[in-house]
Amino acid sequence: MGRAAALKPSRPKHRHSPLARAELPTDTVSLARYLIGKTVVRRLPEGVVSGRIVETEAYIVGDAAGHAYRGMTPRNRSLFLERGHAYVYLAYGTSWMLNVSSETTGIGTGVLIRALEPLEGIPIMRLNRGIERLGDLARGPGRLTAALRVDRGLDGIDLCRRGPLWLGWGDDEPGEIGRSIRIGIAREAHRLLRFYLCASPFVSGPRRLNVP
DNA sequence: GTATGGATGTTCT
DNA sequence: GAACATCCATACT
Repeated sequence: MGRAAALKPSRPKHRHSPLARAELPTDTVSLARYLIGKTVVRRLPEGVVSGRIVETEAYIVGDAAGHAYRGMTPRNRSLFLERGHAYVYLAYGTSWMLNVSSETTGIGTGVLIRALEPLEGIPIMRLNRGIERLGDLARGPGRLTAALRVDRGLDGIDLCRRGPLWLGWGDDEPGEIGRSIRIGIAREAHRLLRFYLCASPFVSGPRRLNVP
């Protein structure tokens, strides 16, 4: 059994193992694709809540729709961190948005997490959201942060190590990934920088935005 | 199923 | 004031 065991690939990677920063693509668009199928893990006093990422958007260098377009401000400074850190901000005064910083220190780019498929802690998510329907718990960027109780207090944390919030391994081949324009933005509206798991019912947004 | 409008806080003109 | 990487309730087809 010795030889067979030695040849067995080590399997430390499951959804609670933090993603290794060294393995994250350095390019923002590649990272947005890469994160589809991975997990977001949230540790709460009541227990662990997690979900599989099924939808992302990339905000790239020189992107007029990106928050860093006009340079660093107190709000967006986490976007300029090394890839794999959290940028959390409030949209429309009502909803927190969770982003993963991308590229290298000093470059203000990132990936918005737009939807999750609930995996663990579903009763906790239901309490956090105040609704029952599984399909609506984390389908949308503001909904997923409510389900995971993510807010400004987590802005700037390292998502590549265990803590209150981190990114975990998931499926390396999650299924066919579709691409479309981004949702809810006016500038740079033509760019195909939204990515989603085609087969997932947990993807947000009008389907007519989808392109083959 | 799609469309519309209000609530809400922060940032920038 | 205006804009905003949204959500929800409500109205309608």
